[in-house]
Amino acid sequence: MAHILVVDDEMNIRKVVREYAEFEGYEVTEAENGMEAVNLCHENTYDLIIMDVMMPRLDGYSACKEIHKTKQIPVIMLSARGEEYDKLFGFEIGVDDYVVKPFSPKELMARVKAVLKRSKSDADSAKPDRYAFEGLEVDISGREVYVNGQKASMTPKEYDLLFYLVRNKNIALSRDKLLEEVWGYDFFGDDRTVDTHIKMLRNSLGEYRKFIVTLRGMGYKFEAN
Amino acid sequence: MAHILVVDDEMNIRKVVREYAEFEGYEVTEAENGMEAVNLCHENTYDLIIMDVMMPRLDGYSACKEIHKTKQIPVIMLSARGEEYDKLFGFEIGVDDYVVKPFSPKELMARVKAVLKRSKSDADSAKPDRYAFEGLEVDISGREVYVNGQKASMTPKEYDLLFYLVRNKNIALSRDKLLEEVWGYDFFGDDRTVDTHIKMLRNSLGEYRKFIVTLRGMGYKFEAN
DNA sequence: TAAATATTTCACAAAATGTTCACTTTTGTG
DNA sequence: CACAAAAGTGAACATTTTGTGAAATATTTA
Repeated sequence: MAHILVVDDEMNIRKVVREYAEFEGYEVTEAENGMEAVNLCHENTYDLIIMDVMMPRLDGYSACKEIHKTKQIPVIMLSARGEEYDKLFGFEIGVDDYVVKPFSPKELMARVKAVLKRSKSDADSAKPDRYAFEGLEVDISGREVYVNGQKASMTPKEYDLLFYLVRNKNIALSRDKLLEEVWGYDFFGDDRTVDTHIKMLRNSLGEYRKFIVTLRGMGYKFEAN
Repeated sequence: MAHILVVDDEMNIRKVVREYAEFEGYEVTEAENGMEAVNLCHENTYDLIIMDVMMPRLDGYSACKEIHKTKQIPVIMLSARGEEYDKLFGFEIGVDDYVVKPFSPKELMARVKAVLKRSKSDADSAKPDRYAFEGLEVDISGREVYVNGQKASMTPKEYDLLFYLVRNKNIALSRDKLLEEVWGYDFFGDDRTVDTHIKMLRNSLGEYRKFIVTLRGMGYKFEAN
């Protein structure tokens, strides 16, 4: 059954959620703050995260953003009444649903069920995590790239960009799309920034730069089987 | 922009929702009860339905079920506090989200935005994006065209023009329509520019130029199955 | 806090593409 | 068949786009 990560600084909340979730047959892991959640997510995989917005150390939004850089895990946010502005904001960060505190555990479980159902149907089209194109190996969750067997050292953006390109290989991607997906919806800079990173990425890939194709007037594409 | 159907027997609710939705740039249609909503949906297409649970004539759940028999339109339900059982039920009927009355219009709009975003990305992945006409293959998402198995290299405008023609195959398209859709509403040049690009596109397509038909006095058409 | 890394912006040249225009060819019509 | 209007075409010229090195900022690390 599904494995849920519950992140809240209040122990009572965690306890209530755990109780109901376990009753429904889910496996539960707890974390006390955003930082802890991020670390747990680096090492483990969860099917869903239920996370409070307000927490010490690292708040829910920032944690969500951070986690989504490497893993595509659905998130349900818990927030206190009156945080409406944050709400409007949150849906764009990749929060799948909201539940307002104080919440009814039954309602929360209904939403958990709904979100898991959605993400399951997404996951059916799940993508592999490791790719090899001739002498270029790309290990997404391990965040490593090998060029002819030798580990390539790249900057964070180069990794993110390459991984996004590879996950969407053979699909034409505009600069705007790349900015939105790799840099985030909140990047307001120049779209030529993409070009510069493509340049650096190409250098890092050496002979395998050939996989990154320029689509004039449009953007770029990772072209390979 | 998206077209929303608001279904509620209370005129005041409809009014408030309409006001906020129109402010956000959505087009709004109203219905007073489930029966009316079902009839409207048979004749028109909406991008989203916001519907009350409790209504005379035909309640929200039944209406939702009925509509989903023929169309896959996302639904946000409005319900009064304390209808938890119904909630649990609703997610299984195909309700995409719930908002409890009395609701904050801002919150409702945030959910509208989120639901539309989800349904849009569903729709995008469902759309066929690859076409084959005899020896002519057109891969829109990959931005590639093959003529007898060999990749054709074309200019950006040629791709855009071909993709638009193919997506609207068997439909007569005037030069003005093409200019507006392919060049953009802000192009103020000569109509005959289209001719030149059609010429180049035909050359790129080789023997499959035959699919691009001239409609004298009118424009062009991509004619194929 | 300084040093080291990363990221973003910028400017410029080279290359590719887009637009217009004049001329030719085709088509429809009386 | 002659005519006029519409469409096809090649080439000149204008514009846009991209790759790139380097400078300016920002961020992370020691």
